[in-house]
Amino acid sequence: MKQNPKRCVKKREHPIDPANVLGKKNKEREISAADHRLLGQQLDLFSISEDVGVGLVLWHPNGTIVRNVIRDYWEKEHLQNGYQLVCTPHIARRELWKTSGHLDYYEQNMYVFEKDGEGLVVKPMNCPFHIAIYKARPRSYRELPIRYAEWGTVYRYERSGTLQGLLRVRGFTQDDAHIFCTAEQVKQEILTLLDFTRRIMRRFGFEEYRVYLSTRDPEHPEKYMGSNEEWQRAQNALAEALQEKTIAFREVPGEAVFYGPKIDMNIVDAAGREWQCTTLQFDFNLPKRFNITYVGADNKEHEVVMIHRALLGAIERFFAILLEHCNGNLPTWLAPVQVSVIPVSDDCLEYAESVHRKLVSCGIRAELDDSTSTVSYKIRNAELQKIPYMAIVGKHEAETGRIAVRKHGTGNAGSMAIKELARQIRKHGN
RNA sequence: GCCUCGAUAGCUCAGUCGGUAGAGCAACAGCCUUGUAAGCUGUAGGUCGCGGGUUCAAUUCCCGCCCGAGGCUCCA
Repeated sequence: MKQNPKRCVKKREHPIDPANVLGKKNKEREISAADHRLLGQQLDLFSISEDVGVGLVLWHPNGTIVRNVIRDYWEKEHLQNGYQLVCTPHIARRELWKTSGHLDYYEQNMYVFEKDGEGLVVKPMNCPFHIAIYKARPRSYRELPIRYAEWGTVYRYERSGTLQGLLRVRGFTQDDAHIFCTAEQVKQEILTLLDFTRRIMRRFGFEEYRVYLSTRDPEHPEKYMGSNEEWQRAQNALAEALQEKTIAFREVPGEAVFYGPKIDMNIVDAAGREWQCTTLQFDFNLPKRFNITYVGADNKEHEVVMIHRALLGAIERFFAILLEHCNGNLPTWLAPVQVSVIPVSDDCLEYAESVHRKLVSCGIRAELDDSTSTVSYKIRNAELQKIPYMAIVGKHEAETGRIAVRKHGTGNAGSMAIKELARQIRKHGN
């Protein structure tokens, strides 16, 4: 996607208050009909139970469908774009986090426990695991860049007052990946990532961004690992990549992570609110701390550079943003139920069942409403559940072998063949 | 974690000037056989968030805690 000149204009119309940067915006949000917490309850997508624990999300069957559809799409894209999928444990030895430096910076926010006299940590990050996989054998420059991707579930202790629905939780899943490459490859990787991110986000209906380059706070270098030169070089690499893509961005000193500078691509939702999801983080520190290297063409060991990146960010949070963005009217490819088959009366139940079976065999997520209620009542339920399509079948349809289609929100869409509806749904992406 | 406000049925809420509670919807059971956003009747459902205090008596008043909402701070 080329940088849209209009976007630059728009950017000027919304001067950025640095105090708003890290999602600190959206302050005046109040419970509205489009609040994801309300939608989550009405559409039976997820819940948070006091018995289970605060900030821990229970994904209901409907929510799990959406989540898995997102994950399947995400995995397909990653496999097609040079990533390898990995799977890592939920806990690890305390020592690992000592090495990574996370313990020093974030111990109060980590779930730490002990077993057999050994300290263990519930993972707050996936990076040390991906590093360990990299480290499992010697690496040649020929195999770089190596890109490991994982839907990694992590746990971070967040203070109770900061929790908010799905937007801020204690257990969440990152669409995480770590790219191991040479210093020379970093810029190209960032360039590729900028395009990749925008393609994925467009699939979910997010087109507009505000981009930030988070750099070190020059007045407090002690808050960061690494030398001045390394930081300067890393920051320059990120800035150059952005400039090369002619993406307008704002530099935000003091917002960098302790191990390196980063690019945040904040999406703008339907209500014009800005959300931090995508983050591309440069890291020359962790590779050093874990002593990971590659063997170069010169047969010597070289330091490897790492890029941490999450595109959707935390799935829980992204799901909430997406839900509010579309006001619960999930696009058909994401809808937990795509078609509700509604028989007019018991006489048509048999035909309704065959319609349902056919849709399911076409790969459509269809449900059959065989309750004894009236047609109006079933339609009302399907509308309230925001199901994209309804297939109303009565005597007339049974005779002609067709279905009367009704579209959510727009009403009667006329008679069509079953296959035609299936085709229409698949066209919008399944 | 801090400040303010709140918590009554699965959901949305009413109510009790202190005498252990109601509605609508949902659920369940019948009836109805339905043609594009609520058909009819009935049944069941509550330790009034948890613990303590005051009182003859607490869902109601007081205190603590838990949870929620908004804000502050924070978010690898």
